[in-house]
Amino acid sequence: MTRASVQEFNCEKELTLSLIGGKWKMIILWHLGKKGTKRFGELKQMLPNITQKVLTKQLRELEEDELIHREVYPVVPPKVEYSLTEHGTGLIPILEAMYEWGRTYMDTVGKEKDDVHYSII
Amino acid sequence: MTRASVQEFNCEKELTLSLIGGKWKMIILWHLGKKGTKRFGELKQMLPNITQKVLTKQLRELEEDELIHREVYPVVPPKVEYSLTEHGTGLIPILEAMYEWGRTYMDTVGKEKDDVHYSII
DNA sequence: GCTGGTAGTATCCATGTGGTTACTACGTGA
DNA sequence: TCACGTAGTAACCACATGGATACTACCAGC
Repeated sequence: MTRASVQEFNCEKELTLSLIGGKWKMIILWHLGKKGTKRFGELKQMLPNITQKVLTKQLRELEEDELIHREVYPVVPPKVEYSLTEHGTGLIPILEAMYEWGRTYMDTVGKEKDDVHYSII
Repeated sequence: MTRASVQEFNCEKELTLSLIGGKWKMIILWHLGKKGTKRFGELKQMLPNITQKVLTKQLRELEEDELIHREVYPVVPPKVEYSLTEHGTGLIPILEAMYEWGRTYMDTVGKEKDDVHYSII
């Protein structure tokens, strides 16, 4: 059962949000979109503070929702590659728009309110 | 303190997500964007299953993040109107893109997997 | 037969978010 | 003087998500 299954939404955009809303999902999609196919270990290095369990879970959910493809090579030690599906690729423009909006927002709101500090790590 | 303040993000798009990620925030922004200024009670009617406390909280956070404007009229009984700010207005195209992507996604994934049922209420 | 390297599971725990229900303030009009 | 209507607060609770830590499988090569 997908997380999204048998769920109710007020609108289609909430379905979209539910698919990318996991803590690490947008960055994972972003990296796979910008840099292409990556192995599990490579993704883990790109997301320095993520634990294996959490990365595995995010990837499994993205796979179940058909946003990424998981390719397992039957070798030892294990080798697993992740890449975007067509659905996943279609999300990249939205992530780019969110990136641009966030930049503009930080540049204005972040500077006029001195008690607000956003940090990109 | 804004929820977003003193928070760390991997990327600007996570800041964006953090501002619209509340359970009801996208629909609130959507309604205000499509139908213009609304009173508290009108919004409550548009979001049938939301409680007053939660609606108040979502609105306060949107206001603190400068996505909506709150106009209080000093009358009895109280009258409070909500409308989009410029930042809020800038989000509407992103919400529209998410809506379109969600529609396409439902039409394909939702139909090929018969164990997945999305319902828009 | 021991170690190394990858991609995981298993168990347990902390936290935030949203939800439920009840209560408040205030002036108007009967 | 009492109820009405709007826009809230207050106190408390439930659950999903993510995090910390430890364990596993598998074969190659020494």
